[in-house]
Amino acid sequence: MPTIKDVAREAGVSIATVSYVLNNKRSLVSDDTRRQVLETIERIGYTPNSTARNLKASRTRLIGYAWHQVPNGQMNPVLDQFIYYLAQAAETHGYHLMTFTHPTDDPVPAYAELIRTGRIDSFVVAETTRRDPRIRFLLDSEFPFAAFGRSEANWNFNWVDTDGTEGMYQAVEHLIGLGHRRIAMVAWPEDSISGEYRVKGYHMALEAAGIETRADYMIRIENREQAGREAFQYLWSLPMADRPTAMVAVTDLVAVGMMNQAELMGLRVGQDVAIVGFDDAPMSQYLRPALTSIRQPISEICTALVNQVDALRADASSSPQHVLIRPRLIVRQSCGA
Amino acid sequence: MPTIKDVAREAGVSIATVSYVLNNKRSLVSDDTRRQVLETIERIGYTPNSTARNLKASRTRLIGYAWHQVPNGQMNPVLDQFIYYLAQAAETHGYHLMTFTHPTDDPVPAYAELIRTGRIDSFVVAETTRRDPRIRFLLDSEFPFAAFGRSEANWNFNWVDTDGTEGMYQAVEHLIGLGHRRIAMVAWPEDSISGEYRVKGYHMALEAAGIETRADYMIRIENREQAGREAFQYLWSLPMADRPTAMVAVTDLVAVGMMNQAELMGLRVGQDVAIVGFDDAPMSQYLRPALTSIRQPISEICTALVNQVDALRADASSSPQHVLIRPRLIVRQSCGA
DNA sequence: CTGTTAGCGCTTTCAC
DNA sequence: GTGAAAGCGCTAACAG
Repeated sequence: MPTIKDVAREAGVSIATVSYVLNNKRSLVSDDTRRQVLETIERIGYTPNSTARNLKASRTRLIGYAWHQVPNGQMNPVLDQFIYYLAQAAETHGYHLMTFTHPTDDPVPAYAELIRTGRIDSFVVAETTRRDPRIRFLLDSEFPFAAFGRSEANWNFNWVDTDGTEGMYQAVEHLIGLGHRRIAMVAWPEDSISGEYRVKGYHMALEAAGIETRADYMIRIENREQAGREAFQYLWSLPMADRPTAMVAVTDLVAVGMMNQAELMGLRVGQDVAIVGFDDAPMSQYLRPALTSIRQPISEICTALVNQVDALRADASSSPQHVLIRPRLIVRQSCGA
Repeated sequence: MPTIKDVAREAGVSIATVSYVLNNKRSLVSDDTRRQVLETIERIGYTPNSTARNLKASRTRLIGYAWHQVPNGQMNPVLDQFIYYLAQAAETHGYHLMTFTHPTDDPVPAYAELIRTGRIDSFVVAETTRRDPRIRFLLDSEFPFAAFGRSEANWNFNWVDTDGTEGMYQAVEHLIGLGHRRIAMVAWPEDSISGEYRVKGYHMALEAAGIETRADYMIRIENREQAGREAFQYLWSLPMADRPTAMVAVTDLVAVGMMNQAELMGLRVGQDVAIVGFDDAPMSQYLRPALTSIRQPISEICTALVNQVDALRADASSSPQHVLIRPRLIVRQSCGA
């Protein structure tokens, strides 16, 4: 690989001059010299070495993103797309994405190591939790990062999130528009942040329509297909007059479990009961019936996240931004019309 | 962040000495000094800056992996897992994964850029094609890389691949064991490398059982759910006596289309007709009926790939290795028993 | 054994 | 306008 020295020698100028034209210090170089250097660069196929630049600038133009394995049998369709769009968004800002892994139960050391070795400029963290130890650590370290998802309300950091409340509101509103009045929700345990925003949307939509919420219509389960089956079974076991005619699930995986159970019980989803999922997994469109779901605007989220970490570089003290992005209801056959 | 100078000053030694203990040049440092330095390092929380090390060593310890978007409506469950395991395998060898993107139709510039800027040490390429332009380019550039998948037989490069022939052989053998004799295959167009290895396994299993292959049992389609539906419809339209009792699909997505069509036509998959997929997408286990499929050993593949690129660093002229890894048939209800 | 020193490839004062 | 030179943080001859 040619270096700046080669260019300087070939062009008959100093390396400083080459550097000036490289960095577009127009006022420092005469047009003649400039053309000369540019021509040489072109001719010998020179590109500045990024490691050297990075060393000089004490930055790496690398954004770190950690992955941990999805628990067996579960899945996270959103994150699969997320990483692609994040890489793409990073590139439009001159960054690259560096992925790394860590044990599920002890993420912090991996982050700490990357910071100490100066391997990356900033982090993006996803799947945030309450009192998220990664966020706590990064805040304490005063290291630049942005989160896909919220955490403690009084922790002051950059985040971008899907408006789960709005998404679930849309879903329930749609079901109400279809004539449903007895609408149940199968949610996650209350310790999930994003889960609770979805629950809130469910409540708000019912309230807006003047429908009373019922405690027995709120089922709390883990994010597993089997749990979805059990939830459906329970809901369908209610006395005929109380039985929900529609159900919203906190996730497509749970919705699939519910659909499977309905089918097992001889019911026709979309006719005998309406079911709506959340996340719009790639497979959901191919289910029988195709699953109505809420699609998160992943691409926009990633763009916003990269904007945030990039802004942090420019001004580390810039006050944290919070961006909420509207998801979109994708109507398919599982909720009838 | 503390630097090597800080350590040297604190410990009262030269930076060379610190460097020696850092790099475990045991014979060069007395045990006393060594302990002294180690203690200081620990105390002030020093970790060598990786950019500086990289500049010195002209390497980055970064493995590049490119992603392009999956065409609308399709999916690639294997690659979703692939990237996770690749990141993990890279880390066990002291590397990190850097992901980048490029236009589907013109991948080479992105690779070229990364090479010229010295951003990464090696590449891993996936979804290889015949006369793959990326592989051709990397070969011409003599840049270290390893491929997940094969390409032209006479191109000499490191690759690791799932033994698709073996996988499909297992599937068909299993169906034959179940008593099926009329077994059709829904495959990709012949220009797909991995598709053809799967086709080969299909033929071999039939031959081993003394079953004649029939041209009308080999359907060639694109990797879309809708195409799977049409393939099924065609196969089921054969005269009763010729109608296949079992079908293997080149992919879970295609198998899903076939299952959906069967269901639409009032058939019970697993009883009226057996269907087997390939890739074991996360969702396949939750289909009704659950889809029998062939699971690729992604974790092993990634380990092998990182071994290969790592070996290339140690000895750039080492002769390319070819590793074929056995997949595993996951039997579920879609093929009956 | 330990320290001095010369770079790795680049950016950026500071002189001229 | 241009160039000499210092230095980012580290490694590895080379001297001592």
